[in-house]
Amino acid sequence: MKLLPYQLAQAVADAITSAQANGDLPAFDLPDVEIRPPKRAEQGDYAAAIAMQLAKPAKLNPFYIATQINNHFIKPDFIGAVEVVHPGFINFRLDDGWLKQQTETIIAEGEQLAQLDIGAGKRAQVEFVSANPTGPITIGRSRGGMIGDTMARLLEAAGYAVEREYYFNNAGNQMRNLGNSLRLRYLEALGHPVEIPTDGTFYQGDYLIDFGRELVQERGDSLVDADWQPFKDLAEAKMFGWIKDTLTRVRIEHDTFFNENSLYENGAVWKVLKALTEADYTYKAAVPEDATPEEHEEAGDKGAATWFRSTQFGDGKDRVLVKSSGEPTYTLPDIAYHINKLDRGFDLAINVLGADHAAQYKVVQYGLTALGYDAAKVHVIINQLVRAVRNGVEVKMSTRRGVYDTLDALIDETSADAVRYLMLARSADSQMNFDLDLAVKQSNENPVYYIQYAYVRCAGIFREAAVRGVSDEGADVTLLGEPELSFLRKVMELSDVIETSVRNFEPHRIAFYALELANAFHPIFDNVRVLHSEVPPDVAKARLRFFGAAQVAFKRVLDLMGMSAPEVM
RNA sequence: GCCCCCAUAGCUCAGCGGAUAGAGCGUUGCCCUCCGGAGGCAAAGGCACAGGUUCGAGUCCUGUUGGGGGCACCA
Repeated sequence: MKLLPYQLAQAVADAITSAQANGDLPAFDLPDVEIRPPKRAEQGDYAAAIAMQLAKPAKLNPFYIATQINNHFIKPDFIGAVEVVHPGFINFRLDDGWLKQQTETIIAEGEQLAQLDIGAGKRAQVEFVSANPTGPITIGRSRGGMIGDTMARLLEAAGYAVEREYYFNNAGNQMRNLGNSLRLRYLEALGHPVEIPTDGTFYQGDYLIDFGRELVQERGDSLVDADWQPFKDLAEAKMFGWIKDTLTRVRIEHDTFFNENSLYENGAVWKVLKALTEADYTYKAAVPEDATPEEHEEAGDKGAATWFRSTQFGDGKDRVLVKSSGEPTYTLPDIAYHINKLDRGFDLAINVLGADHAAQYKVVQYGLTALGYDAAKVHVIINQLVRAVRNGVEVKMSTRRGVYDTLDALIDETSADAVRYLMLARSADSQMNFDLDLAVKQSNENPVYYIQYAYVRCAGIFREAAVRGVSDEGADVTLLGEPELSFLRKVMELSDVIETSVRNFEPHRIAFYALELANAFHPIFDNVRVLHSEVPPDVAKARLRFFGAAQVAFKRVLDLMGMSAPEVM
């Protein structure tokens, strides 16, 4: 369906053109007409501020312009009253009859409510979490997970075909360290004397102690002479299992797992290097071309590395692609990876990253641009880091040191729904102080429950109605009243929220909308009774139908947030 | 030193250049005769500072202050 504000904008633009043709408004170039809901409900459902924008080019006062527009305005079927107010706003109200009829439309659309077609025929990919399998997933990491998965759900609602991807690397030093750490824990569990490395390469988390003991039970001492390699494989499989299980608990499932290593195995990394070199975007040197004498001195007798002239694209400095040792830095495979994404035909590739990786994506975009790819297809959502606080004191997390709070533990202490909502209900740009004690304490007084409770209440009416032998069969929605209409107006905003969230890559908007919807619902529920002796049977049917529509709306919104819709609480 | 993000109510946060800046939690008062109390009604309380752009700025620009992150031949 076409979004109401767009239809309205078109109608307003037509009115202006018509007024100009008629000589009621002078000639001028028409800017984009924007239609927004006003802040205050009394002012209407939608408003146009176009008359104020036109005051200058038309050399007329805005109120006069608005009046002329209104005179030429042809109402679409969904519009009721139109009002011109000072200084020149045009306020539109949805037509009551049309709105009442939406009750049926909402129920008919069901789980496809507010499904849009702006992404129809397009493929989008969302890459998120992408943690290397070195340990359980932490609360900090999980923020990007909630953001990425909700973004994916919203893209689907906007009509995109969406793929969720997890990028990982199981070939680096970290994984070797992990293998070594597990090996030592295994030997320790066998009763062998072991020396724990203190050079920072050892993973200290308790989970490896447990896993070491498990291995002894399962394999006895059969691995006693093995080197780090089999332990790395065992640890990797175990960690990935954990990560996937934890993510599943919060309804996150990836479609594809992309191994960075494959970019080496198929030569993609070297192809990128070759292409960049042929395009003259690289050079070999010990220091960047614009290096200061101090940097020359510092570099000493370091061998020549291969540099990417990223400064040509606006970067602050050139970046090393291949170290003097001959090994690529992360930049090269990262560029190759994104080229791979675009080669797979995605029209949109969203990458959810923590703020600590913010600088890196620019280099990737420079690389894509250098090779003639459309870097605009890659969009990065940067989420500011989550600071975990316990009793007012920050908990510095580190997987390697074994200091962290796992997402699993948090879910145990609260609930998957509460965690999802808590992480989602703030913009990615906002810093997040996650007070663990507070999160647990507040999980019972969370907006999550307020939203879900709206759904529960709807379900409750239908249960009770069934008991009393009341049904909504043959309901006449024209019998609905003003309170119901105010809720239906709010439901009509859902498609706008989806569109805005997708256009701006801001999944948090749906979380706030959900709360607004619940806020609109509960007061109505209080006043609009269905099963009450004084309610005439035909009104009761209409109201029951209405609450059916409300239930559909809450189900859809909860789905979009990856949250459950419980029948009872 | 340079780059990015942030600063809105007591607390946690919304607010995509428009009208009288919102919500949750907390505080205070009130409301259960028939589907809801994880509920309803109401009150108090706020845009860090200084300039600028604009018909119009919490929103855009510059600067200041304060907080977070990043500035490796680490990933």
